[in-house]
Amino acid sequence: MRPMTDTSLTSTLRLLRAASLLEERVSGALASVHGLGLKEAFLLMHLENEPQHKLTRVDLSRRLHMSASTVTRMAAPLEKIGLVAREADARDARLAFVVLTEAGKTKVSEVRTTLAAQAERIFQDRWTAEEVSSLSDLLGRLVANAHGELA
Amino acid sequence: MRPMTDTSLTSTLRLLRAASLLEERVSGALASVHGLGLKEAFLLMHLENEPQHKLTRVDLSRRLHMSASTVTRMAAPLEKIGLVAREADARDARLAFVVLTEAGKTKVSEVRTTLAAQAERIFQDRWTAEEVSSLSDLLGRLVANAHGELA
DNA sequence: GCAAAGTACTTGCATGTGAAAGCAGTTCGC
DNA sequence: GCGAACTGCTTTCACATGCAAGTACTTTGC
Repeated sequence: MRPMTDTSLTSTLRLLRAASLLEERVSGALASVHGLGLKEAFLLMHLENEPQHKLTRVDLSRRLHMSASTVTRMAAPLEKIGLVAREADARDARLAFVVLTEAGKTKVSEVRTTLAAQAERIFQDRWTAEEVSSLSDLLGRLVANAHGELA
Repeated sequence: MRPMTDTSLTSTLRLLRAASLLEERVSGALASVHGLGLKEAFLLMHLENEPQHKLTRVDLSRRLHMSASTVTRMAAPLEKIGLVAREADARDARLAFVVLTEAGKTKVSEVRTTLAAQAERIFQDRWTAEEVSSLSDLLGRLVANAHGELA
């Protein structure tokens, strides 16, 4: 039997490669259909997951695993096209919430449909439901320690 | 039972997230131990996989899934520190091979050890050999269509 | 209550990247 | 052979991103 180390390395390398492939496919579909990048879509989806559909920039940066400055700069165009709005906090004047607009809610729902369709296309050939489910479970264990995730 | 679409979407999102986590861990170890980025390491490993330990920049860009200009710029510092060298082709003056030096061969072997150790650390807790093997197989099917991969 | 420390956000700077253009050399069609 | 098309590489430009510094505000410690 192969040593566990070899299998671990192979899994890691394949995982990184698989992620590139999926990101390319999903990102392409998202850009052509909605004119959005994958990261912008994630930002909107995280907002949608909140009860009030809003988050501060710092909270967003933690959930999206990127710097606060990147969130500031990503939110600007989204605000420009009306998918999110800026909202101040009455108690703490430092906070500048990013809040999902009605147009944003509509958009995120469409985006989710596109994402789901692309995901299904990836697995539709040569995969049984059990295999996809098994992959999902195994990946779930890899990301188990992380919090505030979308899936 | 959940619809296949939901499971596919969950798998895709988890895969993307898992890749970020792994990349962060592996990349950090690589940088601190060897002063190399993950992409530089991949470049060296692809060279090592070739019979003559050399590739043209265009071939490298295809294997690394990045633009030719990025390969040109990535190779320069590696040449500076002596891990790779530039070699012309006698028959075709357009070709500028990137060839692994002896120092590069030593380095890539050390890098592989670090990568394997990190990969093992990721799975060592709460994973059986069968589970890792199963994950590896499933991921293998996802990347099956791609050619010239490291794993 | 006021200064010091901490927090949220923004901005300037440096770096990494892809697309497109430019250059040098090779192959193809005739 | 010779021009046109093609190929490999580099450079320029635009853009995305993290870090560090700057600004405004709040909380803490005394």
